[in-house]
Amino acid sequence: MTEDVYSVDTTRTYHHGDLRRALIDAGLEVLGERGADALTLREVARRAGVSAMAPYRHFADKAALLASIAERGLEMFFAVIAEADGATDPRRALVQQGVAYVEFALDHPALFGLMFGHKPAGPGLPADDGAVTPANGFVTFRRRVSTIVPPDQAEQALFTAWSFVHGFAALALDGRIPDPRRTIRGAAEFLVERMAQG
Amino acid sequence: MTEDVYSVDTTRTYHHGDLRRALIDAGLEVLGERGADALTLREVARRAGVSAMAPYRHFADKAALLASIAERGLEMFFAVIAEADGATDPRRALVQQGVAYVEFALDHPALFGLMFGHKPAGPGLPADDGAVTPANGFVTFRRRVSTIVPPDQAEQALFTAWSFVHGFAALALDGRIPDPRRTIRGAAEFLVERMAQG
DNA sequence: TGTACATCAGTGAACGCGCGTTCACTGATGTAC
DNA sequence: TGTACATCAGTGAACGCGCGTTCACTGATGTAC
Repeated sequence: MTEDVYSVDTTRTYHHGDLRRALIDAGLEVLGERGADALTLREVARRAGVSAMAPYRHFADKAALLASIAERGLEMFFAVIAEADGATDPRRALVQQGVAYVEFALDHPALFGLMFGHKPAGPGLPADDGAVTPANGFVTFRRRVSTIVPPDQAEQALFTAWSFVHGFAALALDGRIPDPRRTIRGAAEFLVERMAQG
Repeated sequence: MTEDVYSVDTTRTYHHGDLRRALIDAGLEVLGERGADALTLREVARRAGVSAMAPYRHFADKAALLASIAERGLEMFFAVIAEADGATDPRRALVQQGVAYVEFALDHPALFGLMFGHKPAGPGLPADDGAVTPANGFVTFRRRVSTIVPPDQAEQALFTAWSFVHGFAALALDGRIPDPRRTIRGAAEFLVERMAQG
């Protein structure tokens, strides 16, 4: 409760302290409030209360900043999905994860778009190198899917379930699915039941 | 084979003849060759061999041109999917449509993105007003789905199948699905069989 | 504990760029008489 | 068939904009002695 404790956060010194993190936070804010088009280097710097050039101390260029924002988004995303895996019944747990997936997309449309935006690279295969990517961050999801189908169908079922939930999210964001927050659960149950008894 | 026949196409008169169509064609070209970022009014005009201002005779603004390009894309898309519905066996016909869906996306990634890009409006419900939209252009798809499930599951199955195929396409475009052109058929069969016997 | 100095993290002005769009125009076309 | 004139479909120069990024700089910090 001493002044020193607060001074770190409130007193604006010449040196920011943790500008890198502040810029990523600002980026998430912009994305949430004004969408992808508004996500410019200058706007992010403005939000962080810093000159337009300051970000270059922490990011090589705009692309690097975007990549870091996407990475943070993925961490949040995985956390939300893992947290949704509460039920003991595997089918129910899987449905919950699917619902969480779609809800995250609807809650953070621009961020979701950035996370899954077209990567220039894209070698195709989901990486297994420990990097934070949608593909290998899905440990919980993958595990649950493999418990409801025979082992030889695990991969097939994984891509089917992932495609379904991702497509539902994408179509919902486009306004092509009626009342998606209400219908996602039923749709997920529909699919999970059929996959499980196949 | 007379010169007159050709003069319509080759002789550049002051008045273009069908600039509106030519601009949309040029837009599709740009999208195919250089992607969404390169799709500017000026570039499209350049391709059509016309001044930067000429498009304004045919489109109110850039957004109107993009909308027309998207519309043409949807027409192509529906045609391709309807054409894929050749098999007599309903399940097989449905699988073929799914394959065509994903192949179209992979063949025209930027156009696919434009077609399904976030609409500012998006009332949610698939329109039934005869307008060309993904939702109601899917007559063939919708019909096939409803033949393989009980009537009371038709809507549920439609959104499930559509979400799956759309998500597979989106993930494939992001490079998150290994060898999607080869694996889409198996994945579609996997889903269709399970939906049909549910 | 004090001081010199290298390094780090920021500033602020300026740039070049391509864009969408405006403006006033001009050449070509079609139609009424 | 000829002509006057309104209308249509294009031109070309210019604008303002916000962007990403460069440049040379300066204030703050940390460390060796």
